[in-house]
Amino acid sequence: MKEIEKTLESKSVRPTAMRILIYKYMAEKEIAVALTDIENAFAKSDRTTLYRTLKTFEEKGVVHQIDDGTGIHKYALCEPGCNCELDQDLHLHFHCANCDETVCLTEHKIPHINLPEGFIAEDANLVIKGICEKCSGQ
Amino acid sequence: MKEIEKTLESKSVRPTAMRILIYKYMAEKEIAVALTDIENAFAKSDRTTLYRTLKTFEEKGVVHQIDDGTGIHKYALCEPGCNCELDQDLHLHFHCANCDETVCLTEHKIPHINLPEGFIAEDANLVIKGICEKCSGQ
DNA sequence: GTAGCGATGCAACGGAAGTGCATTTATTGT
DNA sequence: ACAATAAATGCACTTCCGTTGCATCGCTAC
Ligand SMILES: [Mn+2]
Ligand SMILES: [Mn+2]
Ligand SMILES: [Zn+2]
Ligand SMILES: [Zn+2]
Repeated sequence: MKEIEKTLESKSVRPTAMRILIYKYMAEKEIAVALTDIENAFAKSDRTTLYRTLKTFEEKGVVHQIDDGTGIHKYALCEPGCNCELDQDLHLHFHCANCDETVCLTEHKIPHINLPEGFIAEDANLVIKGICEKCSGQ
Repeated sequence: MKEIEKTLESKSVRPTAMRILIYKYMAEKEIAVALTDIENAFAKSDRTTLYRTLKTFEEKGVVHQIDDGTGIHKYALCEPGCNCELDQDLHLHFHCANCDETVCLTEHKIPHINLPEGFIAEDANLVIKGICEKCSGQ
C-alpha cells in the first residue's frame, strides 16, 4: 500500500484514495484495462474521475495508453524504467480475438523500420492480433 | 470509367453510380480517406449509403480498412493482387502528426515477429507516426 | 481559521459507428 | 412489356465512448 503511494509520489501524482485503488486494480490485472472495466470494477465510481485519473496517470508516466485496434482506449501500468513519454519504449501489444484481452509484450520491442525518403518517424504502434496463450490452451 | 466498372464487377460489386463516384474519389486521393471525408466531398450524399458502400467494398476486397490510431476508420483502395482479406498483405501505414494524413506504404511489409510460447498470430497492424514527406518539406 | 487549489461528482455535449425500416432502383422470369 | 423479386439508397434514430463545463468537496499552506 505504502508502496503504491511512493510510486505515485515519485511521479508527482498525489496519492488520493481513488488513485491508489485504481493503481492497485491495474497492478492486479495483468492485462490492459479500459475505462469501462474500471468503472464496472468499482460500483461507486464516477466515469469522469476515472477518465481524468487515467489522463493524469498517462501524463505523468504512470500508465501508457494502448490502441489495440478495437477502438477502445486501454491502459497499462508502465514498467519501471519505461520511457514511453519519450516514445522510447516501443514494445508491441497483443490483442486476443477470442477473449478480447490485450497484453503488453514488454520484452518485444518494435523493430526499426526504414521509411521512404522524406518520412520522419516519431512514434510507432504495433499490434498483433490472434489467440492468446490462455485461449490457445497451453 | 469503364475501367472502374470492370474492377468492381470483377470483385462482384455492382457498379452503381454512387459506388463508381466513391471509387473514383478514392483513386484520385492518394491517401487513406475517412467516411467523413467522402461525405464532405459529395454535398449530396447520405452517410449511411457511404458507410454501407465502404463496408461492401471492404468485404469484397475493393478497399481495406486502416486503423491509424486516430480512432477514425479510414479506407484505401487495395492494390491489384492485394490479399488483405486473408491477412496476407500486411503492409505498414504512416500517419502524419502534422497534416493528419495517413498513407499506405505498400512496399513496406510488417516484419515477422516471434511471439512468446502459446501466442498465435493471425493479423498485425503497424502504424508509424511522424512527419510525412510533404510536411517535412522535401 | 480561512484562502486557495487540486480532486471529485453530476450533467450534458459531441463525434462517429451502427441499425430499422420505408422507398427507390435495378434485375429477373414470364 | 409487365409483374415479381432482390439490391441499393435515404431518413431517422440509437448507442457507445470520449470529452467538457461547472459546482462542490477536501486537503494544504499560510
Ligand atoms: Mn504496453
Ligand atoms: Mn494500406
Ligand atoms: Zn484470449
Ligand atoms: Zn503530413
